[in-house]
Amino acid sequence: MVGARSAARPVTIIDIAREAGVSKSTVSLVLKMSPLVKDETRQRVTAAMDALGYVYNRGAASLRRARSDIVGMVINDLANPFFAELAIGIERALQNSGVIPFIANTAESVVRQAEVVRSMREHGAAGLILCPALDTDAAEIERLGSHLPVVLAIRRIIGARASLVVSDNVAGAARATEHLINLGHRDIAFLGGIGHMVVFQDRVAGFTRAMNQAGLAVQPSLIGESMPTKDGGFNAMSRLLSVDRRPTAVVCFNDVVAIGAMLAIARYGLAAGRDIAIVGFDDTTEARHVSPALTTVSVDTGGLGERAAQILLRQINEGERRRDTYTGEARLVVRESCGARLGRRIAS
Amino acid sequence: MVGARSAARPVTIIDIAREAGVSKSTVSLVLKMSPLVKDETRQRVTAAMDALGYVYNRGAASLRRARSDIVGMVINDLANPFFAELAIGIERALQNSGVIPFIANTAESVVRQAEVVRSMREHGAAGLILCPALDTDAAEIERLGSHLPVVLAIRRIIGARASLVVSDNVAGAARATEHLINLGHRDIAFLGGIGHMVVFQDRVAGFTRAMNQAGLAVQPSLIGESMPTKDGGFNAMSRLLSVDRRPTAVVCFNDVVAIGAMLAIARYGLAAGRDIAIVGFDDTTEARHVSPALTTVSVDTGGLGERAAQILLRQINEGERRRDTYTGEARLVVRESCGARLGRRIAS
DNA sequence: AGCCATTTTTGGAACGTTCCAATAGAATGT
DNA sequence: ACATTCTATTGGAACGTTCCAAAAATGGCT
Repeated sequence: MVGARSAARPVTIIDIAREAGVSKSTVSLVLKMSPLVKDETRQRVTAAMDALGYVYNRGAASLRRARSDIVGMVINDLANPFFAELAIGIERALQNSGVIPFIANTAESVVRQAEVVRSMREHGAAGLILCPALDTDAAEIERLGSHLPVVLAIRRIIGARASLVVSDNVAGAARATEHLINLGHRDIAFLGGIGHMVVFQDRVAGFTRAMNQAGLAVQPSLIGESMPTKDGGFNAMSRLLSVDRRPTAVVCFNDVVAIGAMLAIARYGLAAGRDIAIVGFDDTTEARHVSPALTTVSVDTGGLGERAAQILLRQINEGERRRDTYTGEARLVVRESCGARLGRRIAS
Repeated sequence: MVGARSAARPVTIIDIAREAGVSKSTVSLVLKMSPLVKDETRQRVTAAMDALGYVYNRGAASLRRARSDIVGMVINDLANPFFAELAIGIERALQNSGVIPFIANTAESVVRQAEVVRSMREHGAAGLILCPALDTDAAEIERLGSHLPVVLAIRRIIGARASLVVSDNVAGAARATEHLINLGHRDIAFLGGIGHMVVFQDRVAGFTRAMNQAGLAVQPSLIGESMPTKDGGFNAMSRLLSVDRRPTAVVCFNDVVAIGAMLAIARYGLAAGRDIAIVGFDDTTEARHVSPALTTVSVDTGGLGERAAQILLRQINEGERRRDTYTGEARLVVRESCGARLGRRIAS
């Protein structure tokens, strides 16, 4: 009696019809809440459903209706808390929309990405939210977009015409840089990220803009690329510290790079926020918990995810062909790592 | 020409058959890599597929075959990095199994949990990995398990017969406690978690066992419940500090509680690891980054996820009715927050 | 009672695949 | 030339639903 799992032919709409003494069409109408069926009939039908333990077969339904209620969520690096928060935001926004998300982690592999995208199409996904892996080909996105609604999130892809949800990287980086300049810093470095990432280019552009507006030059030696990971930040910062005239402040590509950099600073016997100012980017939950607490640029990660989900849903439901772009505001969150809270100037 | 999305009837197996000059049955055989078809035919068919841009309809296939390649992943709190890591482990293990996971976050709501489980059944999920929400009813799990394979992860549910993947909470807590005892502590508290959580009970049991084995009594006043969150840890620790004879060491329910507790300690003008020893549980990535670095019990979170996925797959593929239980080892990771690294004894 | 309008119900075809039993074609042995 | 064994291929039914056009039931009005 425990686990009648294997045997039992599943209960179908036809079984319900027989039990309730109506036709399968009527049952179908009840299922879709049609106002056409008489109340008494509806009750008989729902009673039969409970009695037999009916479970709706959405697969069969979407086969017939030629559209499904599945969407795909393709994330380049789920282990990164920033993208995890994004995924949660997406999931939350999808929650009451009658749509259910597939999830896949591509781990920055375009090969894997192609695989999962294919799999999602095979499963009939009605749309896709995609945080593209590094070096994703614009043409591929273009082609994908001609088959189903696609919303690109976080990472813009130059040349790909698709809806887009990103944070305002240029303004955010500029704001962070201005803050450091206002604190008196003149020798400011930009640390982390790799050159062909569009996000990197945008953030460097914001950094450069702020520096130039303050009449400060940006020496190429003060822009240090690295993998956008904690180790990357650690190594890049270590390099930076060994140079004779080291910067007094550092704008980091993102929070994990910043955290790596702070580790390097500590290892060097210095204190972030006292001897050298650090700001991050993204405001992941870690930024708050690290010590000293990280000054960073908040991009409302969850909100971006929700926005991406909304745009996707609209495109699915209204068959919109239009290309939406949402740029989330980037707000500076001042904590301790920039030294502002110490009330004293690091800058010499 | 951009986006022939709306119009185009999708390409089916029948279109391919016509194009390649064979029957749909033959195309189907090619699709399932049957050795029955002649090589030359196979090539003609695959060529036709490329030419027409065919995409396999798995929905239709699973309707006919009466089994699907979808599994559900139901997580009680995705915003908690511990469960996020678990989810990633599951995803990773599923990656090359030809199965694709739905994901849902229940946010500890049994109502929401019932909804998503239902939705997953409606989508024909072949199995479920479930991190049950608080207060999940054993009978419900039991019933669910009679319909499809279910693997419970992290949280045991008393009275529910289902496969289970958990960490060794009793041994882990005991090990952490023993470590503190060996450092000379005698007044040790257990902090955080709520009484009716099985995980809480197990960890308290381990704590108690270690204390008793060392001939130490466990005063009820030294077991402080709280929500298993950072705020919960903060508040509970604050209460504990205001008592006249405060403990010299604290075993925390998990890492986020421990981090909250450390915040409270700092707020009190004391230093974790110097004035009071703290150990956490779970070894989330945050534990490493917090300062002082958190001594904690590592449970190989990703590994637990992978194990859960493996067990589920086996049950799906081999139709196993058997109830597997995997208990992951709990290893103590000594960092700084317990004071051991300072080489000096806190205990009076 | 008969007619019309309205409300409710219905049978069959269709969605894209797989399965099965049956067939056709090729190769072998006599 | 014919039966026999393989090897390849095939048409039709089936999976559980929705859609459509049409039929049946109901109610109101003469």
